[in-house]
Amino acid sequence: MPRSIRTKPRKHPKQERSRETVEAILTATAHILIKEGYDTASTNKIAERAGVSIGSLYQYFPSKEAIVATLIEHHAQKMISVIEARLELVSDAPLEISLRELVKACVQANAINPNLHKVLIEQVPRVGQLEKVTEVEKQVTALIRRYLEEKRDQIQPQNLDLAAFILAHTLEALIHAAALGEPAFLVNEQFEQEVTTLLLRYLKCN
Amino acid sequence: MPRSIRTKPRKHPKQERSRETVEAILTATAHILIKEGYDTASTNKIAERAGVSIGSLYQYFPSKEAIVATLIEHHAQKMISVIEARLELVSDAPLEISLRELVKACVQANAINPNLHKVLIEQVPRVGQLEKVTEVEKQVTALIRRYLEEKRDQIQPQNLDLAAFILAHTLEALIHAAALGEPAFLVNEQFEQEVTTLLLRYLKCN
Amino acid sequence: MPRSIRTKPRKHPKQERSRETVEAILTATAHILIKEGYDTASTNKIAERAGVSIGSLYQYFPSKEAIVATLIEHHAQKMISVIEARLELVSDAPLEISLRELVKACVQANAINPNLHKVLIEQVPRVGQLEKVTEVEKQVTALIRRYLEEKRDQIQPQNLDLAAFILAHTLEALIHAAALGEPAFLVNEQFEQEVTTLLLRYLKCN
Amino acid sequence: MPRSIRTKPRKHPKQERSRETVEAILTATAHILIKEGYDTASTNKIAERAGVSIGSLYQYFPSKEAIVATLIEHHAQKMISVIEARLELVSDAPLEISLRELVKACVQANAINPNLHKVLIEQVPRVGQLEKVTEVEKQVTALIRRYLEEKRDQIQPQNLDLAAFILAHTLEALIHAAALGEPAFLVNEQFEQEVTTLLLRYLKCN
DNA sequence: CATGAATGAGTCTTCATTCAT
DNA sequence: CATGAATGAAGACTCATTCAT
Repeated sequence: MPRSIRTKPRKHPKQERSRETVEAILTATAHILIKEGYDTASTNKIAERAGVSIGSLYQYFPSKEAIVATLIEHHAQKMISVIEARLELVSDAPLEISLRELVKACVQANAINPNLHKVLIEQVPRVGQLEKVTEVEKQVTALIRRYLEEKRDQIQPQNLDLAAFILAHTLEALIHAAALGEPAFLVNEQFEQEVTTLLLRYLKCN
Repeated sequence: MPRSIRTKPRKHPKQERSRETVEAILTATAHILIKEGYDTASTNKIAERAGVSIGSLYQYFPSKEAIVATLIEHHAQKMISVIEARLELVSDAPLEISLRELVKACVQANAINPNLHKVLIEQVPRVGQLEKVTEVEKQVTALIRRYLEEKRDQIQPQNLDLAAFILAHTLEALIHAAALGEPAFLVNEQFEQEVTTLLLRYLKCN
Repeated sequence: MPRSIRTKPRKHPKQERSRETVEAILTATAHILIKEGYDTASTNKIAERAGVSIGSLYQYFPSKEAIVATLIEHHAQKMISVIEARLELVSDAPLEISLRELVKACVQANAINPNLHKVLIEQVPRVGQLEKVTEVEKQVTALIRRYLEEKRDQIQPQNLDLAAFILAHTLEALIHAAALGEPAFLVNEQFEQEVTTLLLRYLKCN
Repeated sequence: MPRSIRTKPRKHPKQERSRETVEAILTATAHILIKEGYDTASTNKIAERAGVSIGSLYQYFPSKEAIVATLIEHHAQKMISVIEARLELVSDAPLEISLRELVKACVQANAINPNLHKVLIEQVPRVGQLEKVTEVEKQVTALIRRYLEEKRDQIQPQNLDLAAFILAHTLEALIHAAALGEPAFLVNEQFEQEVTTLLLRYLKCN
């Protein structure tokens, strides 16, 4: 029974003070999410930690989900920026190089705030507007698709949609699984190497 | 603040009647999970749909989490059986063949009850005993690792742990992402083909 | 809203087996009452510990309160017996001697099962038929009144009802308060001495 | 298995409105306790009678026990004040006079809200923080001990701890038992007289 | 008589949200 | 705009008791 809940921030703070309030709420939310998990993160707790009255909180966000949604967006944007920037930097480099850089960028993106990322992925219920989490992947997929287009003549797969899909999700899955289950992998040269190899062979094997 | 909650079934039904009760509870839970999601699946709702009193529910399960945990175990067992059986069948076949079969088996395992699988993966918070969701992947990884051992001399990667990790999670991620975002892929020969190619090249390229 | 609840044992067990069952239930109840307190002592727990099915328990006792009431009666009877027997023994002795013995007997009565006694006094809600607890005091008062009658010409107070009331409750209160708050008093000669003095002076002071 | 339950009031009301709420809750609790007893006094019933939402109740008290504990404290404070004030008044009077006044003060203290007192003493299980009930007696004992110190040279018992213990508990027990079983005693000059005599003789005989 | 499965009213408690001040 | 008191639906869970087998 997917309740339809307003999840867009209620208003764009125009004054300095407001922006601080919103910031405080988001920071507090992230903190509590990480420390206590999604379920026990109540709006009252968030308001308290943010040093804001519960009334004010609802002045800026129409619901708990709206706060979390905003948080997700912010976090996602940071991750995407990292990947996008790196991809731009190496767009002219040969496939081997740029692909390796892409892998590295993804690992780094995951490292921005792994704890928050984990909670966002594992605990936030992906119903209603909160399926925003999945949106990151869509954006990453788009980024990669654009990258593949540029390299079109150096790679074998012709169905770029499919190839981008495979690259994006493979990257995401392996890095995320490593972050959760085998954190050692992430500081391990071999892991990045192996993932690069996996993707490189897929793209260009004779 | 991970609450520790009893999740082991409370009582072993001794009479036929009670076995039916337990079954009804699990079926009802699956149904509600699929229809309404994890969060709104309350024990009262489950009991009602199961045609069982809330008291009976708590006679057999000490908590909501315990029910879901049992459900996860059952579902996981089914999925693993499918993969395991298939892997046994094709263990003697050459890499190309058996790998393709593995991919197919995984797709089929995902098709056992895709809706339930989706909820279990996406909505059930992976805290406490509910992180059992992750355990499937561990078991699948182990299965694949054993398979790779047998093929050791036909494949290139030497670190079998890492290779199994990569295979398992790549498979899981791509199939799952496809099931969610691009269901067309799953009835699409090309998708299975492409995934097989991805993994095959990784394993044996020169 | 004092519910009226049946508290008399449902039937007098005539066969040996039945008597054992009843005994087991009472023993289990006492044990659980002591270990876990009144509130968490459920009939199911009692039945389980007694090695008896919950159905059988209700064959012999119509309610939880009935079990506790029986337990209280048994316990009270034991306490009264101790006091009664001692009083009989020393009925011919002079006031000084017999009074001291009375005090000692009361202390000993309290020592029969202090833990059970404590729970019975402190936790069992004295509503409904359960005000049985108070009945002990009434019986003790009667006992003491009879004793005072025999000593009528050696004592000063003329209102024997009042005097018996005072003796009985003073004894009960001091011993009980000591048992709870100052257990050291109970193994302390001085305490018994002082209580005896208190009552003796009251009874015979010039 | 003494559960540890928060019993300190949750939040200090800052506005006038909330002070009224807290007051209403306490009044309602006292009323229900008296009318229906401890066991059936549920938080929902209390909130309803207080004309307050259950949510508000939990805003100020973390549990049923906390409400009752607060009630006990308030009631105890009132009783103690009465006794303390009287004792101060008569501290210079001779033993005979002041002791009689002490007895009277105790009777009066018991008359503040005898029904509430009865419930508090008889039905509230003395576990957890609820053993505050006993604390009154400790405070009264301390009061009496201080009184005895002042009279030290007029009395015979040397162990003032023991003597205070005996006085306090004898008083409490007799008054309480009278209130319960023989209410006539309390309006009866003879009763107060007899109790005074009992204690006076104990303190100063020869 | 014994068994134990089933019952469900009732308990405590939380938390997103509103609204008077 | 800020505050925080108030709300109450809803959830998890217990336990005395009944009754079919």
